[in-house]
Amino acid sequence: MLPVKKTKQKIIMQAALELFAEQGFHDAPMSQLAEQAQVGVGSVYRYFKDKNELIEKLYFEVDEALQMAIIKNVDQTLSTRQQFLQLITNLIHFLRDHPHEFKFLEQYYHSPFGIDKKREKLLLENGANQKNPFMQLFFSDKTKAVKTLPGPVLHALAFGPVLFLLRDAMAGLVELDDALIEHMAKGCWDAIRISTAGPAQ
Amino acid sequence: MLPVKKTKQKIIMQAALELFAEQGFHDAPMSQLAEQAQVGVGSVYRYFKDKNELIEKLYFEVDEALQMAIIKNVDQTLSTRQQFLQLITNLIHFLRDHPHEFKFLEQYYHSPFGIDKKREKLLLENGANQKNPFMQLFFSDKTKAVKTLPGPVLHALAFGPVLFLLRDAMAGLVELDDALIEHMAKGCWDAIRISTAGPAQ
Amino acid sequence: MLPVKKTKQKIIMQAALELFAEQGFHDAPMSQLAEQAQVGVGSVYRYFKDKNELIEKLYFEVDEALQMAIIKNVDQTLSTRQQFLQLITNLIHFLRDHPHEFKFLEQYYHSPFGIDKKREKLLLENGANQKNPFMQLFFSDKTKAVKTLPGPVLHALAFGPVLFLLRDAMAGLVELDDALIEHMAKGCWDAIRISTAGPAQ
Amino acid sequence: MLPVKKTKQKIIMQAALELFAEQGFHDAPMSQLAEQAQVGVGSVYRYFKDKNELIEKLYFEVDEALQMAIIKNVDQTLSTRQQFLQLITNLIHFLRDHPHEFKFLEQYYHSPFGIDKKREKLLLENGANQKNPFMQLFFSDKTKAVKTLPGPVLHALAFGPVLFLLRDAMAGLVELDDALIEHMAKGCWDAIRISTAGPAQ
DNA sequence: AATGAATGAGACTTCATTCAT
DNA sequence: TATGAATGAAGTCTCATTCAT
Repeated sequence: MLPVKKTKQKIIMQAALELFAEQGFHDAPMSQLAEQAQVGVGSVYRYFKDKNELIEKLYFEVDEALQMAIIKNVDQTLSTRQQFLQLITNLIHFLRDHPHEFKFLEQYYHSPFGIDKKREKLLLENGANQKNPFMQLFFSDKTKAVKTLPGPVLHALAFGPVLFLLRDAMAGLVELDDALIEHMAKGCWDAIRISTAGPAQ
Repeated sequence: MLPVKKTKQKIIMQAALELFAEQGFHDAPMSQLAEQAQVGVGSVYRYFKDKNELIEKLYFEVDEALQMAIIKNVDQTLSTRQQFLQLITNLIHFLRDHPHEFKFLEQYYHSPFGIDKKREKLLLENGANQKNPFMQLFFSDKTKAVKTLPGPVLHALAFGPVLFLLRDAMAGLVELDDALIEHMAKGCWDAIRISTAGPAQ
Repeated sequence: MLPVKKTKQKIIMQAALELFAEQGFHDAPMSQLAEQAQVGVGSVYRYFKDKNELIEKLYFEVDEALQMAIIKNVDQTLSTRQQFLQLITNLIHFLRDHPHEFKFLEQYYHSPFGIDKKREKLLLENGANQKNPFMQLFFSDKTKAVKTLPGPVLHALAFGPVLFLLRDAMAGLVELDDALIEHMAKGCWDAIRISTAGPAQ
Repeated sequence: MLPVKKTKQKIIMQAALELFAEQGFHDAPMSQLAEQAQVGVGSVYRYFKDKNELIEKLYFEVDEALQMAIIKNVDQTLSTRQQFLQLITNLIHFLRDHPHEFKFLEQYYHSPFGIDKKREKLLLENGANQKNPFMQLFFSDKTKAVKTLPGPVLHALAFGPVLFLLRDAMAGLVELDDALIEHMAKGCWDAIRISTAGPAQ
């Protein structure tokens, strides 16, 4: 019985993810959502207090999946650079291969929800027990390979380009093949690593 | 007479900019917009066919202002690096000092409008007469200081971090002082410039 | 269960019929319609896509009822004249006794809808399997009692006076008693029948 | 000065006639009316208290023109039949050649205005000084060629078919050539004249 | 627990009318 | 006198949410 309920909730969340990604929060009526989930409208409200809660729970789940994907196969014995490249590559792979999740997150972070959630997360990340694997990596970088900059700046330099490029990829403007992904990852690394000596310009 | 009319349209656009930035397109009813502009609802429709047209015209204006701001004080006799740093700094300054414009643009690019507009712009940017000053700089870089990568990738590496950081700044998570801005600019440059020889790590 | 649903749609259509007849399409707001039907505004839109569809479906239903009423008790073994008189009498009776239907139809045929619908019907009527009982009668008139004239002309001579008089009756300008109805029917017949010899003038 | 004003008023009425005929009262905004008349919106309100008054005055004018046209060239020394045929023919000619006037009148008579106006006219027509030329003819018919029926019935038999056929003609369903017009006129006469003896069927 | 018909607040938009210039 | 920018009441329609079955 329990697994059945969970299943139904999952079905709704899956339908919501797709619909929100494709049409946006505002253009995805609960009725259509229910229809897509093959469920009565009322049933949605049995599992989620209202539309907002559905979005929040969806965010929580998607974010969790993303976090898991990012740290996959990261060998902590490798160099900071190697680990970073792996993290970025994981990130790109996951979002490229999960466009619904990507679009959902993009929307989420640009909605009123997003602001609060972001502040919440950032505060956590500035504390000791960071959840963000990138921040963990930066803070544990004993080799001093990474620039000494405020967390948000490093975060921006590492994440920003990826999200930006993915948007173009989703719009069909770029083909995200392995070569390109490698270039991106290395570019991001260049942005945060301490430059070697030599003609800086 | 003429300036009066222009003023009224401008008043509406200004109110719209603020309201859209603060509440989002969907949560900014035309009635509230009119109220904020101290204007009758019907008057908005004298100047704009509908809500969409208002948004489009607003985008056009904001984008224009942004473009102007980016290229301000860029000395084309300077090195590619110097020019790049100036462009990035201009970009950050403008958006930091014009949060409404920033939030509006962010929203716009994540709306159905945005997709089309983005594709449109990108296509232009791949053509000969580029409008994007960054792309112009990259393409005219005779000193070979910049990596040879597809336009969208360079674009992402240069722009992405900035937008990402600005979001945090808007949320009050970082203070964007001059030092930080300089770090960001240099980080972006590091991401796209050709690395000097030496230990890659 | 089924009859309950049907009932509700019927209730709305009935309210619409009355309201449209009394106030006209344009002066019958959906809100008032809902109120008269003792139904929420939104409910109307569950059964009808929009106001137009409501009007169209209403037309379909009313027209059907009218067609049924016209051919009632018409004995096809009787003379063309007898059948014609019966048809006309039926027509007058039905419209006199259903003023809402009459006013609705009048309006409908004078609206943008009406034009199309009329052309549509006329085209059908010119074809083989006529739906209009009057046209059927004229075409099957083997006794050559009816003038040889284009369909629309016969139609006009038969129908026109009836509608015209009914308008006066609705406005309270005439009392449509049986004697009057008989006179009308005979008058219409005189208009279309082949005159007997004699001093034509 | 006076003629100038009158001219401008006439211009407005002409534009109104065309617009109302083509788009209907409800779909003819005052702004568009002013535009078509090449006049400021405010100017319309100088000559007409409001939209209703404009419609009323227009009706008055159009009706007057129609009355004039109907009685044109009617020789009172001719037989009742001849006069009748002339009246009907005049009526058809005028309305066929003035589609705007026809459509305007049709609309007018089916609007809330129409009801009142009609009652008003009918009352007059039942009185001594009849304005309707058809009624005058019927009442002055000393030859007893016309059936003895209530005014409205005769009216309906004479007018009804004409209006009905004209609607079809306007919709492009019939070509109103002279032969057809003659048939119509004779048909109408047959409807109201006292039938000659002979096998009534 | 599941359903979906019913609801009505609220969004967008139109347009008759006014009034300052 | 003529104008047309400005207004806001009112109309159509959507959709999140409820609740009886």
